Amino acid sequence: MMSTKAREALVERLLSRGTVDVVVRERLRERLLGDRPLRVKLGVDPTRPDIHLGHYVCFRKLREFQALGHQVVVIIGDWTARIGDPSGRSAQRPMLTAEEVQANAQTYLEQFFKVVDVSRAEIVWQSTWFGTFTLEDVIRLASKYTVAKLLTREDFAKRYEQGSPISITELLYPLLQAYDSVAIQADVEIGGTDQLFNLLVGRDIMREYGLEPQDVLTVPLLVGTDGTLKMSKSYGNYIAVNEPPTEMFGKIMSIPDHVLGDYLRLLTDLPDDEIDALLAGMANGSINPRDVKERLAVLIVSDLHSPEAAENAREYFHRVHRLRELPEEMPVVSVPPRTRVIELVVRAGFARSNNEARRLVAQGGVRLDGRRVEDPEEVVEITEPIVLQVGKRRFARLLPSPVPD
RNA sequence: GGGGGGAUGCCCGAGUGGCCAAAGGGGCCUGGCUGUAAACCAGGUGCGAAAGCUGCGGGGGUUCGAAUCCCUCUCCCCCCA
Repeated sequence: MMSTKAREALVERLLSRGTVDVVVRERLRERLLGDRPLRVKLGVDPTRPDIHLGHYVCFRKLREFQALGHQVVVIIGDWTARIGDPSGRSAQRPMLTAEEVQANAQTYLEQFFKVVDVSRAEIVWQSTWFGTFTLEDVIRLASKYTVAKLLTREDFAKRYEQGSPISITELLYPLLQAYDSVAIQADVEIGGTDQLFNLLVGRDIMREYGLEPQDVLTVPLLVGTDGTLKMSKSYGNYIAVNEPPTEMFGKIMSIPDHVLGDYLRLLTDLPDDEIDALLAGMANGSINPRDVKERLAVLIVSDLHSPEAAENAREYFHRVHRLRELPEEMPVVSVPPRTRVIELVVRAGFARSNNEARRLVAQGGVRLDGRRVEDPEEVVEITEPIVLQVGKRRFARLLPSPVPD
């Protein structure tokens, strides 16, 4: 058992580090310190199983709750997923089949439990209650809320003003999500800041159904690898949680320097004062941002893969990007003993068409055993293994194949 | 029920008969620089060995020639009721 003091420190950290809104702060603090394990809700959208570091922020927060002995309740939004998502704009999302939802949920959870402790988590499918929901139930739920209130949500308000479409299901979405809290009797719900409205609707609806309203905690949206927009699959600026260690490491190394502070605070457990020191050091030039990034990358890869994997990834990065040497391991491709360079590039999977391969050669991006290839039409005699390199970071070991084709 | 707007390359978005393989931006790729896959700078970015072919929602047509004009279909959006 940890001391009261240690416990208080953890609670303080949970409430302040990497959080945006905490409603109601004092009440949550008390309950966190209390004896009863809280039911901490996280709603999951099983339409997209692409989990990235943005989600990781949330997962880490849940882990903090668990460390204090609280219970995580994951809700698989299998019903709302099939109705459609409220983030609107992009054309109507195709309805998913039950099997697709099932499969997506599966992959989601696999990644989720890399971070969150399974033994203190409960997985609940939304269809448990919505599966038997009647029209009467829907109407009762809908009657508890008003259009005016829903329109206070910023994106709804904006779209309404602009005359952009808002479907009824979109308006229903926050209510359904709120009802989940009723169904599982949530004590706390967490989500990204963009979820604040929905989380608060949960409070109102719970009250309507005669329950104690849940407390709400939001975490910031992580900035993507472009350094500007929030991390998201659709912006293509994300680092996936299940990225192979080397890729993950490299992508973290490629984030712009100015987002390092956010990343350190939201994705690692480094103490605040240490982070401040690092940032100050970078600001006055005494610390190379690259070294900080490397430390960040090691920490994240260690947590999501393993310390060994992180160490290997670090070595790989050094070798390939700093020393410009060949990696220890690379894919092996067998090729006919006499082949044009462009074809080698295509066969190795580094170009999708001959034209693309030709361009790569023309731009000086193709090397054979370190020798830069000048002529795309060059025919290469391959009698023993030779290393093909494209750009700075793509390598393949070419072996002559016995059977010409 | 009535009226109007729109569909362009991975994405956003310009383009209203030839100079359009299609401006511009983003993304991505390559090179340079850098003890970073950062920042910055430069270039590239449909397919084909080539001739050339395919391409601007689908189909059909007009024309020497169409992303651009006409017909038709599909889909999306807005306004009024």
